[in-house]
Amino acid sequence: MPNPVENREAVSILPGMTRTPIREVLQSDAPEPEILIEGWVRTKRDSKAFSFIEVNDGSCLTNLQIVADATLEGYHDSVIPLTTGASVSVRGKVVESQGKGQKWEMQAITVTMLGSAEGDFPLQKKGHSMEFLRSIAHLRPRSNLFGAVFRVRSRMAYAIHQFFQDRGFVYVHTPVITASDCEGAGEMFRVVTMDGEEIRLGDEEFFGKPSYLTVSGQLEGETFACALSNIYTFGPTFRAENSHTSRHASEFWMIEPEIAFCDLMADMDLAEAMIKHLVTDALESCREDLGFFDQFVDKGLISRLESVRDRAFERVSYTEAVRILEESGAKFEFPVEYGHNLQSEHERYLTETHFKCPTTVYNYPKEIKPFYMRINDDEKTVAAMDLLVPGIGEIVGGSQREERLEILRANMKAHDLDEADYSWYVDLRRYGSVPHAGFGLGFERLLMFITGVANIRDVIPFPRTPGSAEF
RNA sequence: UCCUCUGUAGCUCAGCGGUAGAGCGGGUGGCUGUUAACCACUAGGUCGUUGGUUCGAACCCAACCGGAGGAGCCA
Repeated sequence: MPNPVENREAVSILPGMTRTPIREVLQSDAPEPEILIEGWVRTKRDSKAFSFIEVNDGSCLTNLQIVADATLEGYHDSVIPLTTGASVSVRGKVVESQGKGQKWEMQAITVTMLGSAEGDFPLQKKGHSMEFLRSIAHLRPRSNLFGAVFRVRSRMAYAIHQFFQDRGFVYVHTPVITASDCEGAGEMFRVVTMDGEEIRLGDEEFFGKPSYLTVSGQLEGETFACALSNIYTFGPTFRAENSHTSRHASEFWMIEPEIAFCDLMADMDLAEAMIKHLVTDALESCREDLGFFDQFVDKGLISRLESVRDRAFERVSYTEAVRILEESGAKFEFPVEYGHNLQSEHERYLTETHFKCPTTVYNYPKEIKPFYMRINDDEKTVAAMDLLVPGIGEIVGGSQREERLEILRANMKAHDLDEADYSWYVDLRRYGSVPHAGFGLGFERLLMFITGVANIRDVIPFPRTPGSAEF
């Protein structure tokens, strides 16, 4: 158990900083004579002789209860005006609590109000809708739910780097601005410069040709995999799709590993190992926050995550999946038909009803997949895979890439693509081509899966969706 | 882009053709250690916007704006 005083020393690497994070105060194993905590008031309860002030500094979910005697110097100036949302600096002793509900509390020696909160401070102790909290995206991280979500988001970003770095993957920063109008991954945002109110186009174009915000770093990632063997990207991605659902955002983060000397089976192995690693890490590192989600957001979350951690994932070919759906006897709004994409309801049936666990579907008909996916020996299907999880649907999409020059050229032609636009991509097949594979993981969808939060807008700090780019 | 639902106090909501309400939050006072504390008093509203129907509209109708859910597409 960390000792708060020792941890205070550790934090003091920053000049003049002597604040102890509340997370460490609450982990104390003995009373402490005097430390400093700082944070924001969540609620205050007054009685005649003293006040209870609940303070949160974002270091953990739980508040620290401060007991402030009415005899404290400056009580009327510093404690009485504290309302929910005000910021405080408190020096005091960490003592065992006389009340129920917490082991430790702080007996205040001095309380300083740093900033008051006006009476219309919108965050209260209860009863907010998610829609309202979205409208105050600048204040919602001060709520229990969003504090927890963004601590988990940070930890999962770390765990992703850890997973790949531990396996010798090289982190590649693929460009955000791209001039290749590629692969039909979705509608793109155009990047332009302005001359006053005039948009510069044609010969005036900044890059000499049309440019866009990236929809995927995959093609650039392949070039680096064909040099450094195992690489991954992790960065923002943009889609100008006019889609109004709880699972789509215009700006989101994507993780895209690309592995040389790799086939589809190993690609699926990697995707499943990554999901297991992230779930395992969340269960170990974010236990308190997950407990909050399990209680208030998605009952049964933790046991579901534990089963994802402990059970093998299912794996079926597209052909088998279609047969399972046809033989299920379940009623679907859209009929199951070989050669068509699986509908959301079909994916949900497979992962939630039939297998009841994460399920990877592979070898899709070539007609419904993009040009770069490797044609299988049956010449009907491509080496593609989608990892489906209960509650979310597709969380990972990947494939083995077509490494054979002539077949890639034929695929491009079949997809009405001009080879001249992809000369650098084709070059990878002309000079030392190797089998390689990769996948894309939507970071926000992963976070929805791990936190149980139902709307993508609530796992990204400042969501961008059609018609909405506030803050 | 299509379909459905929705907009009343700082927040959560009730009111559904006849004087705008409650709880929480704010303020004031009280209270023997509270835990979404409790008790009393109090301030707080262009009922999303515009137009229409009506003696009279928060309520009925239309358009527009905002929000949500689903579909398609995807991550």
